[in-house]
Amino acid sequence: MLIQEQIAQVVRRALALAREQGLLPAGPLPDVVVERPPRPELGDFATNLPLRLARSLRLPPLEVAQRLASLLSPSEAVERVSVAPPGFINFTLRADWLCQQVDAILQAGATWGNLDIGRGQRIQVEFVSVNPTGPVHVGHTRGAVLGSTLANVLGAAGYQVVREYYINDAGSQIDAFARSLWARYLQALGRPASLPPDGYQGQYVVDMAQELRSQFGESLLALGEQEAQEKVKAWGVQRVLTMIREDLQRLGVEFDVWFSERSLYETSCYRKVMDILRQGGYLAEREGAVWFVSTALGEDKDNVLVRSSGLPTYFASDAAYHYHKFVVRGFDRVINIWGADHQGHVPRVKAMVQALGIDPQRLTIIIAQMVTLKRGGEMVRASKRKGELVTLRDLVDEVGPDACRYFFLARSADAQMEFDLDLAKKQSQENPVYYIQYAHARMAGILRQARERGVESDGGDVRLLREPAELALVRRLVLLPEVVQTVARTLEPHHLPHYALDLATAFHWFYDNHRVLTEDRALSKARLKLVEASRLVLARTLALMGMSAPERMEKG
RNA sequence: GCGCUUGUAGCUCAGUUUGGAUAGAGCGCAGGCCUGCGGAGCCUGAGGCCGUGGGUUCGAAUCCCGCCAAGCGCGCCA
Repeated sequence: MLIQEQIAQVVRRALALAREQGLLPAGPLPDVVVERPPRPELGDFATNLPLRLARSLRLPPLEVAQRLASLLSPSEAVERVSVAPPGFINFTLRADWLCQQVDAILQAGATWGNLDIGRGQRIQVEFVSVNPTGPVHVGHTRGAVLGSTLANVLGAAGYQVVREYYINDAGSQIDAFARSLWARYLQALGRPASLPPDGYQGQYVVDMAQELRSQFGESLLALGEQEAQEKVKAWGVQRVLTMIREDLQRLGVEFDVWFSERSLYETSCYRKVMDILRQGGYLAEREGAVWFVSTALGEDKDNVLVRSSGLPTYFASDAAYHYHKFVVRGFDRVINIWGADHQGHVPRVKAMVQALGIDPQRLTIIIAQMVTLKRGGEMVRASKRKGELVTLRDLVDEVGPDACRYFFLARSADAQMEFDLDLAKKQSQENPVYYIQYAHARMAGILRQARERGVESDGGDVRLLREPAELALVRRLVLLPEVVQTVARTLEPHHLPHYALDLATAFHWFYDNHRVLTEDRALSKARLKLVEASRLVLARTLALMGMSAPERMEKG
């Protein structure tokens, strides 16, 4: 249990006791919120419970605080309980307790920060899911970083996580792509052909057609047109998926499951879902199409599931897919990460899930807002039409995977962001990525030195850590589980980079004020423990963000 | 027009879920710290009508309503 939860319990008990003893009148029990005071002098934790109680008890908040505080005594962890206007109770942690956390961290090792708030629940994070018709571009990259980080953190928080990529291999976009590839293939063979009007204009299609030619020569021409196009389609999808998989790997993004949309039709899933909807009275036929009557669930308008041509829409696939997630595979919770351009789709899918008899609360859809690129102080304009979007590969080639991940993570998903390529590339103090990684390299450097000098932390007495800079660092280390909890609850990973920056700051400050390896053998051992623990925690934080923790920095 | 998201220091952003203490951080700027584990570091300082106008409240960056500005969406595309 996190320390602030222990404090919250103690406060709850004190309130109950105060009421028993007639110190405070009976009344409702509000949520006890334990937070951090705005300034460190005030202590490590605070509760505003007296302020919240004051009105219903008809007592001045400060009076409530004093009466409650009189029942709160120092403990193993808490050194001081104090009351502050207008009605806060503040708690200061004991230095001994803090120091002992260093040993606790060393013992926990790479599991420090793990929690069990997921209680083994099965959770699926579906992200990226770019159509297999072209490369992953910057907008998708944000979702990739977000999703993979969220999956890491949820795993640390005690969920069983499945990372999934949904392959849209059934829709009309795939057909348009296949026709484009076919046209480029013909052109590669010197035959007259032109790109269809809805075709894909990117250079990568031309390149792939060249590959197709060197692999198959003219042999595809011998097949019937139908057969040849099917073959080209299947080949093209696989080729694009391979490219996407490789690109994502360079960013440190991997998936457990690559789920095919087509499979929903090959199995009976799609049929089953349509039956459920029909039985629930959610289907209507109008104008030759089959509609999902989402207006019955408070939606603005109904949505087409099966076109008048008889072909199902992507929305029908989505219905079957979500049924598969929740019912066939039985995930307790599902998180979808989509781009801002899918915003309008959210209420529809929520309504659909509800219509399928699934509690929509179990589905969370995170919308990642748009990304624009800036270089040399100017926006990088991209034309989708001409296939001139900046791709994930371009971005990673230019700024590297760590900077790429950090910058995407640092901004909350809700807000549009500007990705400053020049800043991300800069190897200087302007770039927080280097500030943080440099802290890790410094830690590693000290540990290296210690090994060379034969100094070991074994038997080090952490109670020797008493300096403000030492304790400030410990306070940061102890914070990681709380950060994991926050991210797992809010699904907002942008807290991680901020924490990493704070941790690095605390370490740099400690480093600047105190030397670790000195003639004082006992103190050296104690500080070495602190450095070991710091390295462990920073490395874990970076790992959760999918970033590397360098042992040394290249001199720039 | 309607819906979703955003607007906080010169710049990039936290803080808004659960209303509470003097609104925070990084960069940039001004000044200071280099004989020791890597100075890609450390310290000090200046810098804010929290988009705007109302409202609720003992108390609002945070909740409610209006307005302004930016992005995205509102197809038998995905």
